[in-house]
Amino acid sequence: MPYDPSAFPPFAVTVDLVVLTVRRHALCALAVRRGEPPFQGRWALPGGFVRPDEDLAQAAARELVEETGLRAHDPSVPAQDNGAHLEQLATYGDPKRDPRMRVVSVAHLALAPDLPAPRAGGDASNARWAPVEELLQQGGYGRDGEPVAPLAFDHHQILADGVERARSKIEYSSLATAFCPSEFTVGELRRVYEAVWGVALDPRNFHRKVTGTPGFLVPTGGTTTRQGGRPAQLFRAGGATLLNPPMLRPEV
Amino acid sequence: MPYDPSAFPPFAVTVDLVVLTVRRHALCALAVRRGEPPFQGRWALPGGFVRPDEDLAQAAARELVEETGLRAHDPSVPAQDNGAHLEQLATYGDPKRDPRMRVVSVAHLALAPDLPAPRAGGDASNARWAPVEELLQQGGYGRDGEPVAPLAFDHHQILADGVERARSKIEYSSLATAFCPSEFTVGELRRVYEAVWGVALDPRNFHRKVTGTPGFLVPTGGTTTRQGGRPAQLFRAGGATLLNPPMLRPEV
DNA sequence: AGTGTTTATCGTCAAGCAGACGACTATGAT
DNA sequence: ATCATAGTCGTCTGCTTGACGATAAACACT
Repeated sequence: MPYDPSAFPPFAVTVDLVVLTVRRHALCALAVRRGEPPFQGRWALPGGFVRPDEDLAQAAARELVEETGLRAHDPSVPAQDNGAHLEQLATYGDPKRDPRMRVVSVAHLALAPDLPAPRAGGDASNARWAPVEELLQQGGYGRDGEPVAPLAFDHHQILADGVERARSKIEYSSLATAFCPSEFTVGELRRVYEAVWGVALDPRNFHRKVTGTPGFLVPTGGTTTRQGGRPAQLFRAGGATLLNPPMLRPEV
Repeated sequence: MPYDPSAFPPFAVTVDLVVLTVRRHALCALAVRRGEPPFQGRWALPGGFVRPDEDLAQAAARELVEETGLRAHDPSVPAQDNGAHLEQLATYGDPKRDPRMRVVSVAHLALAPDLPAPRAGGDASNARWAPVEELLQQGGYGRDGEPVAPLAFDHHQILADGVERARSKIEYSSLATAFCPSEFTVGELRRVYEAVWGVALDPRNFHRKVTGTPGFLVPTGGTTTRQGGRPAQLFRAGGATLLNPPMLRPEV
């Protein structure tokens, strides 16, 4: 199979983003409304073309800023705060996934705390945080009784893959702290796990597990009562990124 | 940012393969010698362009057949035998990763039992199974004392990522059976773990673990003495793909 | 001030699993 | 017959988990 550099088939390459956050006890994803065909008016994941001089991670970080204002967390500066976690998810390249042309999309997964208001090129009505449960029930009905159209392109699959990645990765890593502000309580972290997994966890056992894992949480000394009840210690994420033994996701 | 279908930047899209097997107690990867510039004469991972009408997984499966003769295991036919396990690994798109043009490579990971002789378009001298330890020690010297040139392009990184994926995934899945023939003994499976992780495992505890996990191994009834010593029961992989609790990779 | 509610945190106990390791078994090689 | 090799079954100890009781410290009422 001789190599002919002038005869390679041309592709368009895009990045799509699964941006997840936890709001009001539910795992939510960022969705944007499409302004042009195909799938005009339908909800989709944010994304765009990779530029000619850009790395894939750079393109994902740029799209993240454009769509949310969130800066991506730079792994080379571990001590820093509120950047979003950003990692490559998977690549989707079915020849028919875009009806216009051959597009290969490198999907990325971003995890962010619940601070930012969505913005899509400044137009808030075309971007929203939607519970993933709602986005993933294709052809069903939303909480308002209105029928829910499925996401554009193959974004249903991409979102499902991103959610599954997040659900499994918080088991064995400190990734759940990416959903929290820079200082947080054990209870707030527990509510992240509960929202992402959709289960209830025992507060006492959870507390024992996370405070007993060396390097996972470091106390800041402060306390807060922002959740009500007895004041809780504030922590920030420790250096440990791998959780061993892992946090066990309950069965059933 | 208006959409202009005629103005997307063109990319070449390739698939590269990290094909792993276990030979003579060592984790080995398939390497092919490059016949043309750039990196002419250097070792590289097998790969090639994605065709215009081809899915990414199809392209990877086709390259796997072309380079090794191995058919990819079809997940829709779980009862079958000796196809190789094939999964997408990650995508690499640094603008400078190929000096000729902008190439985005979707790397795939394949795991195969130690049966096939390598072939690279029929030319065996241009393909070999090399211990990953040897391929990954850049700028060092091989077992024969000859200096080892690093792999072409960014294939060092791709191989390292693939090896790490395999090492972590056998912890919590039945993936290690992909390195075994369709019928195998507990000891053979243990030697796979030992080769992939580069550690020694206690045969008694390993035996207890794998035979005690429901659905992981199913006995075929037969026995073999091909490893010497007392005859060992033969098993085949059970339906369980997730190992819970996981097999623990020893520290240090 | 007292009472209830909420959340946080500490302890206890039993079951299960992992690591270390002894003992025995069944084959082939010498 | 003896040895070496590999496989298989048990035992013991320590750690982790899951279930859950009990206490602590705030706030919201009355």
